[in-house]
Amino acid sequence: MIRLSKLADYAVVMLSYMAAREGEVYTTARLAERTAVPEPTAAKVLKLLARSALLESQRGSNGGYGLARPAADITVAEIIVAVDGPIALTACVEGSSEHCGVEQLCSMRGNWNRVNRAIRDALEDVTLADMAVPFAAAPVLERRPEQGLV
Amino acid sequence: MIRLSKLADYAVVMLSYMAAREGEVYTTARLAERTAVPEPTAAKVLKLLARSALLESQRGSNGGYGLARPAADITVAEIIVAVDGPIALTACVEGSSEHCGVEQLCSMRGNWNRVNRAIRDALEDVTLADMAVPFAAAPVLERRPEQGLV
DNA sequence: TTAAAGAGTACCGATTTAGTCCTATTGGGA
DNA sequence: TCCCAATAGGACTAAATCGGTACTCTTTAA
Repeated sequence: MIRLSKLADYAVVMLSYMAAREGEVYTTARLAERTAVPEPTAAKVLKLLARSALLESQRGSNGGYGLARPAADITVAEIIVAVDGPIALTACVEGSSEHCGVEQLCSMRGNWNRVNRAIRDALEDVTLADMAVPFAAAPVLERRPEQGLV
Repeated sequence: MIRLSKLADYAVVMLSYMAAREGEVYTTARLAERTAVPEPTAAKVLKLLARSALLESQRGSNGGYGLARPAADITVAEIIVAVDGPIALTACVEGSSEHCGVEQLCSMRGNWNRVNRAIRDALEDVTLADMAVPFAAAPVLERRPEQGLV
């Protein structure tokens, strides 16, 4: 019902992998191999994360990427924003000043902000540390595999 | 950061319009005109909503669509699911039985369920009646237009 | 019986997204 | 000081998705 981009998924997977041993530096090649993400794509994602200051990069030989902050301080919301960018929910909310012709509708659409906020809050409540927890150890949420919705 | 499809947006807009006078029957043409949604697309959306039992349809002349339930009983989550379908957040969660090669990652990805649930809960908390409230009358959430994120 | 309405389906076209490649820059070590 | 390993950045291509359109069938009231 709501789609998360693959790149964002990759980002979370790779960051979770890095969260296992904070402070360590990982090269793109190593991360790509361990997370089964195609290397060029992994490189792209890592660059985005570094640009958003979620990762610290070290160039040159023996270089690589490391978490810029403790995993518990990095939220899923941040990761998604870093990769997918701040995409608005509807055109009317996109900060564009143009009205959509039907004034009344424009104002109605403002109510999306309430939905936006609810979702953002939800995503900000989940940290990278939460995601890195092996599934078995995570609090049991009911397992309905066919569900998979958001 | 998370994109809602245009069709889902249209759906909410049209349903909100209909919520203004429950019990009334609206033709596709009229709804399309009043909500500034292209008519063929409006027809498509309305069919989807009818199929999901959010709308009741009346065929034949003098026919049209009407809300199947009170606006307060229809959640935004239902509307989005009706239009966009239950799209999974990641491939691993899609109910597919195939593993992604890296076992440990698969289990990690299970933690997405927590995120999924949080978002679904958020969307289920907002009803069509909430969305139909003119913006001015809605409880004031801070107005940061540049935000527009989800 | 006819016209007005929705139901269903199949199909394009355009946009977006994922993925690839190339070049520049940086830094460590021999 | 030179070379190699590694990231930075951007341009480009391919593919998947989504928005939109068209056509035919069914229903129903006048």
